[in-house]
Amino acid sequence: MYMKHKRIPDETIRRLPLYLRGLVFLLQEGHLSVSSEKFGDYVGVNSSQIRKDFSYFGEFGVRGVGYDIRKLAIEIKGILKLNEIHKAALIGAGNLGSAIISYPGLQLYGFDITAVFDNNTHKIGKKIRDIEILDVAKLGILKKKNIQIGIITVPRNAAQETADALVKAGVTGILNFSPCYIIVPKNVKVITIDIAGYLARMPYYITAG
Amino acid sequence: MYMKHKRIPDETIRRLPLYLRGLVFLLQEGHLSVSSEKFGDYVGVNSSQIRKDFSYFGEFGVRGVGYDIRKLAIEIKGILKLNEIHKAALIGAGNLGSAIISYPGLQLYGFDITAVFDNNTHKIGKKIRDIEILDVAKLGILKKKNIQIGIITVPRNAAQETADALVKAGVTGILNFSPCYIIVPKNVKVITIDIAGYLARMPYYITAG
DNA sequence: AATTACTTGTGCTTGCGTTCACATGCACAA
DNA sequence: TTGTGCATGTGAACGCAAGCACAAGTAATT
Repeated sequence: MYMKHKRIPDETIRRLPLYLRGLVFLLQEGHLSVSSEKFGDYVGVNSSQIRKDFSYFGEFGVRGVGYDIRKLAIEIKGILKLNEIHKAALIGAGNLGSAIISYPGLQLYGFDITAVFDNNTHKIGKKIRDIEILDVAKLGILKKKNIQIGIITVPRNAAQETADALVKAGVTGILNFSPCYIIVPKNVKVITIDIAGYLARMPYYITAG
Repeated sequence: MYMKHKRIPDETIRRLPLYLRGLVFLLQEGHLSVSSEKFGDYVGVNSSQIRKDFSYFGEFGVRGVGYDIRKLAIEIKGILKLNEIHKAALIGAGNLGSAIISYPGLQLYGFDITAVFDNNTHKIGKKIRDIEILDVAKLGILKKKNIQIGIITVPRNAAQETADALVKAGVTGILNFSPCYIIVPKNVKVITIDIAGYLARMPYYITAG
C-alpha cells in the first residue's frame, strides 16, 4: 500500500487513545469491522472527524464496508509508540498516587508503574501493590532502570522540585497531577491534569443565566 | 464602568479555573497586582492570550500598572458561578473515588462532596472521611438534598447505568472518570477525564523518530 | 508641563480544526 | 455485466483560537 505522509494534527493525536480504546473494546465484543458512523456514535465523535483523522495515516477503510478494527488498532498503536511496554515511575504515594498505581486502565495502553517514591519516612519501605516505596532521594536509579516517564502526585508546593529531580534522573515525559505549572527543559514533555479545574467549570455549564 | 458583553470563547472558559487558582496563590503570596507578562509566566500562558481572555469580560487592568488581583479573582469566580459552595455526590468508593474525596484542591473552588455511594455491600455503611457510604440504589435522595453534580468513579461497564441513575436523580452535571463515552440528555453536561488517555500520548511525544 | 517607562486593550493576520457534501470506489445481487 | 446501495476519502468552506504589533492610556520623575 502507498503510505501517505501528512502531518498528523495535534488534536488528532489527542483523540487517538480514545479511538484505540474504542477499537479494543469493540474487538472484545466480537466485532471485526466498523463504519465511521457507528464508531463515531460509540466514542462520541463526529463521523467526518473520524474519517479525516484516520485518513491522516493512510487509507484503512474499504468503501461501502468500513474499517478493519484489528488493522486500525495496530496502526494507532504504532503511531502512539505503544507497541512495547512502557515503564513509569510515580512520585507521591498519597491517596491519588495509590489510586493511580491501582488504576486498571493503564494496562490497556501497555504502561507499567515499576517504581514508587515518597519523602515521608513513615511510608518509605512499605509497599503498595507489591511495589516498595523508595526514598525520593534515590530518584537517580531511574536512569539505571531506564525509566523515561514520571507521574507526579505530590502536593503543589513540592511539584517543581520533584519535576527538577525527575529531569535530572533522565525522565523525558512527566504526567503532572499537581495543580500548578511546572517549568522543564524544552526536550521534556509535561502534561498537567488539574482534576479540580475540570470540576470548577461545571457550575458555569449547568447554572442557568 | 461600562460593561462589555462579548461572548466568552469556550477555550477561555477552560482557562479560567487555571487563572483563578493562580490569582488565589499570588494573593496568598502577598501580591496585590500583577502584569499580564508576569502572570503568563506564572500560569504558563502567553501574555497576549491572558490580556485577550481578560478583555472578554471587561477592562480590569490599568495601563502601565497591571491587574488588580483581588478584583479579577472575584470577577472570574462570578463568571464560573463559584460564589457559593457547590455540593457534589460521588459514586464509586474505590481507590480513585477515595482519592478524589480526599483531594485538597476541591476546596479552593468551593466544592464539597457531601454524599458517597457504592453498590458493594461490604462498603455500604462504612465511612470515608466522615462521610457514610450509601447504597447506590438510594441515589434518589440527591433530589431532596438538592445536589446537582455527580462524580463517577465506577468501573467502565457500570458507567452508563450510573449516569442514567444520576440523571434520574436530577443531576445536571457529571464528571466522569470512567474510560468510556456516556450518553445523557441534552440538558446534562458531561466532562470525561480519561486519565490513562493522557498517559497514552506520552510515548508519542517523547520517543524519537 | 513635558518626558520617560511601562502595560493594557484590540484590530488584524495567520493558522488550525471541524464539518459539509460529494465524487470515488467497493461488494453484492440479478 | 450492469445496477444498486453503501461508506470511504477529501476538497472546500467555515468558524474559532492564538499571537503580533501598536495605539492608547497611566504613573512617576524632572
